[in-house]
Amino acid sequence: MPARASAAGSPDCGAYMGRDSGSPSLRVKGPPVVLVMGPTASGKTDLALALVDALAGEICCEIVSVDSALVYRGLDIGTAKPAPAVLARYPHRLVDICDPAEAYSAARFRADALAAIDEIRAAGRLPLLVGGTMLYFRALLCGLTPLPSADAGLRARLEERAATLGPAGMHGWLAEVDPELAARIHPNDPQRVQRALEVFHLSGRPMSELWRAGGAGPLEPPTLKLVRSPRDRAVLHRRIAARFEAMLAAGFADEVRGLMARGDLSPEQPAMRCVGYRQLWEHLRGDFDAEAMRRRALAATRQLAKRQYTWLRAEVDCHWLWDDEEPLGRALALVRRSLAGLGG
RNA sequence: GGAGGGGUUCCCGAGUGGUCAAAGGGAUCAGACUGUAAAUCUGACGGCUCAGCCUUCGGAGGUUCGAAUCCUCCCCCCUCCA
Repeated sequence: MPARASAAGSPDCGAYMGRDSGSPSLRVKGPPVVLVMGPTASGKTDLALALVDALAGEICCEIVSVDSALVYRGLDIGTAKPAPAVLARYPHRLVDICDPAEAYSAARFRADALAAIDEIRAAGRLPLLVGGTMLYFRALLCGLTPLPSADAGLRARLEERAATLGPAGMHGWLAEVDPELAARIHPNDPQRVQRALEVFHLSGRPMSELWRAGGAGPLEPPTLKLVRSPRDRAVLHRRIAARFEAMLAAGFADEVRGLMARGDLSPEQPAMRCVGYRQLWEHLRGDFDAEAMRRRALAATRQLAKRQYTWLRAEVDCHWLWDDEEPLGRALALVRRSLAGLGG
């Protein structure tokens, strides 16, 4: 059902993959990189932990989280972060590495993940990249054009301009400095318009031009892409609802109260815009009742899963592990084949 | 029992004779995605043999060239009085 026929090579990196990665894709020695992807609440983590145990006699695995929410310290219940005991027994890289007042990013992730992968492979271990943040997977697999990173001060100034110019005005401004990019960013997409203007102001060049110049290339080691998912979306939706109730029962609201009480966080920050946190914040601040909070949080989670599927369906060479087809057994077989050198 | 108010497409909710398959919002589905990505945005959204046709606005009749909109009766819900 998913597998879109992949033409020669791996065209899924699309237009923005850097063309001059510097090194010809030599067959790199060492273990491959195993990616465990899937929508939220699909059981990715459970599968990964089971893989670690099942492979223990053959190779030591190390988990690298690919999740834009798990990076934040103090966001535990609502992110379904594995319990401390689990994290102790199965160490995860890139979990709890950022304060919620800061903003993590795709570029930081790429650098962090690359470093982790190198380390793990150098030790002769198998990197298991587990998560659902598809942009991060994309950035890792396809590379990122070198661009200036986010600048909070500049963003604040652009925000002010936007308040007077309006979305159309900002888009028009972008059209003046980078018509090519303005043509592909919708006028109603303030976030992308802002980023494009930010890049222009920081680098003095249109972002579209920088893209053309190319840059960091694709991931070198061979990869094995596993996707964990139920066959029926309704099943996932039920799981999402049950999990959210469990989160509330586990004190999710208190966790958010605690974050609000810090005083230095706001609902505009990336960490507080995470699914569930945002709705709970709004509810606790009095915007709507608990019933509405539940409804909105669940809808937001389902929509997140839907967007993840859009990415996953577009990803080539994935092995979909359905609930009813012995996901662990199939995953093990695929990993072993990959380790034997047939998977690269 | 009496007096009011109300029943609209999955939900909320506009619409008071034609320009109404019916505003708007939500949900859902599909898609986009280069340092905010659990973000941000776009499209579709009654059915079909789809430039047209068919079925919808609590139910049944009626008025009219023409009704979700007017009339009659009935059913159900809410508020107040008894």
